[in-house]
Amino acid sequence: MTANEAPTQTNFVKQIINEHNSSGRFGQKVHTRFPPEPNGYLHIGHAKSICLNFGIAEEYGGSCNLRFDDTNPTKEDTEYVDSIKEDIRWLGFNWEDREYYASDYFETLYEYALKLIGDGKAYVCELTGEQIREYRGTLTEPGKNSPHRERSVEENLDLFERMRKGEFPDGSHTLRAKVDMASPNLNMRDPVMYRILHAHHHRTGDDWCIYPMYDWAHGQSDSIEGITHSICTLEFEDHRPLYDWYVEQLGIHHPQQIEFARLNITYTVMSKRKLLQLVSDGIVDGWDDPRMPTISGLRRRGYTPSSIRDFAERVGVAKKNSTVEVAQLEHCVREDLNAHALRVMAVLNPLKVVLTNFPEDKVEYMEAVNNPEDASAGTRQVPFTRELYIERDDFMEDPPRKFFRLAPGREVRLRYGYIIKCEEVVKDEDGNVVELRCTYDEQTRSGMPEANRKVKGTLHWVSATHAVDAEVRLYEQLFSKENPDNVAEGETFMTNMNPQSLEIIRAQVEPSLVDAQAGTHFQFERKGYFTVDSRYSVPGAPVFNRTVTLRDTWAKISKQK
RNA sequence: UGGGGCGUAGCCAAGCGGUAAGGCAUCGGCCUUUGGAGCCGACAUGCGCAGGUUCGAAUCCUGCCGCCCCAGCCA
Repeated sequence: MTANEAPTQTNFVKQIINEHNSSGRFGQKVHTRFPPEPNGYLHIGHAKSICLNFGIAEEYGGSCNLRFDDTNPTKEDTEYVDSIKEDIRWLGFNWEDREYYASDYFETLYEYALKLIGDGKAYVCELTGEQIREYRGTLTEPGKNSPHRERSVEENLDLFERMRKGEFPDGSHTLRAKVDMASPNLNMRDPVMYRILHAHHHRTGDDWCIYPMYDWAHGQSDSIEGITHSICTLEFEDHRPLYDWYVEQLGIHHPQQIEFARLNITYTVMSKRKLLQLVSDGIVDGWDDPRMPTISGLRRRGYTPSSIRDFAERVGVAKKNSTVEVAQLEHCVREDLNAHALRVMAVLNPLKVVLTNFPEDKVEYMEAVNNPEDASAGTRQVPFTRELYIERDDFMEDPPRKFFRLAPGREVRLRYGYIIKCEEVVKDEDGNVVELRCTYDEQTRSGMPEANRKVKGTLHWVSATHAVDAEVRLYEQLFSKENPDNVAEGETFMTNMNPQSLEIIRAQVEPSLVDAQAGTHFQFERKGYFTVDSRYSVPGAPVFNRTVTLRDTWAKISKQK
């Protein structure tokens, strides 16, 4: 972690830990875990949890385990475990040798189940799924006991063993905890501990045909690993009594579960189910499409690990359901990239400028600063010639007030170059501006005394004879509504897709960019931050992804009217 | 009509009985060879509402109101 990140602020999780430390509940020990299910790619919401869990462990001198919660073989895959590990590492966290899997504990869990059965606290139930639901009761009415609830210990042991052996088909039997069918907390109404699933598991293969449910696996896994603080999201609050019940019945180490509010961001969706749908419906390019809020998508988009960590720190941790404005995230990348990205000039929408008084074959090299925020980044030489490209938006034939750029008869500064004046506008038959004929003032080359003359605007440019043609991908929000899930009856979040979320253009970029390496961050001066795409770039033909635009005061002004 | 949570500015979020931190956004101004960055300033007589306790309440008590979660053999 770099030293210049915002100082960490307090939150209710740390307060709870502080209380434990002063009461001595865990003997000053702090041991957390990040427990993803390998059934999808990690997204920025997970990043918040990762930063919280690893961050707290680090802050209190403890450690954080990585544990895959792989108890449902029908949804999980090694592709996901690989991507999850890569993403956590990229974010800058290290679980060292503490890489665990809930499936590592299947045998222990089975023995724990035997103990509960032996203690008369669990039983094999033969109700169908539908019957279980009926017997569970409703929110306002208590449930009723399963007819199999009072089987003998011997019979339960026999049946459970045969479940494991594979004697029964899927769905025919479950092992249930004997808690309280009248509990106002539905999770306590004899929850299912094991279900029969004749499915191939990505790690245990065909060793098992019974798999533990989340509630039965999670707390016990925490306990086995000696976790002190089991941090999860709000929807598990109702599960805490069951979490506590299991470890109490077993008489094993009892971690403290703590719940916090998951992250939501405007103009995006954050559920794995919905992200998976975008991928499988081909709406996006894959889990790592630069428009996705996945860690891999953000990485490809050009976000940096420290900007994401900074974001997680800034949004804080609390129990209030909230939606953070995407502007907050964008601020975090801009701040990081402003300090570190090399400046270059690239013209996204070119308009040719001919300097009529500039010698035909002359090439002047202008010294350009690589990063005004960091002198050690040095300078580079940029070729300047008679024919240049400037941004089409930087010229207006009939400019409004406050437009500081080029217009007929007006002067403007070319960054690191000369002050030029627009003398003539060349149009095609349809009246489109195709070229500007300008003159340059040779006394105003950057560095000369005359260059300090006041001119309203400074434009970026690129030499037409040296420019490299490159693909640039401009991204907008994936959804056009602040809350994509806010839809009319019968519609889904898919109706809120933003059809303009990706625009692919050809740009003219300065020659130094031909060999730019994938993943390198640049600031295209006056336009935004861009990074070299890791999928579509090839040596000599870079493809740039726009990470985020620069703050644009002019856009704000011109939109106001 | 059951249970579990949560309400502090447009968005996050501190605050824990002594008189509303900070960030983002927004709006002014300065500065600037990026309309970037930076700098300065403004931005809750107010903490969901109503009562009460107290010298003093966002913090304690009571009652309301609003929002979120729970009836998977998902996690």
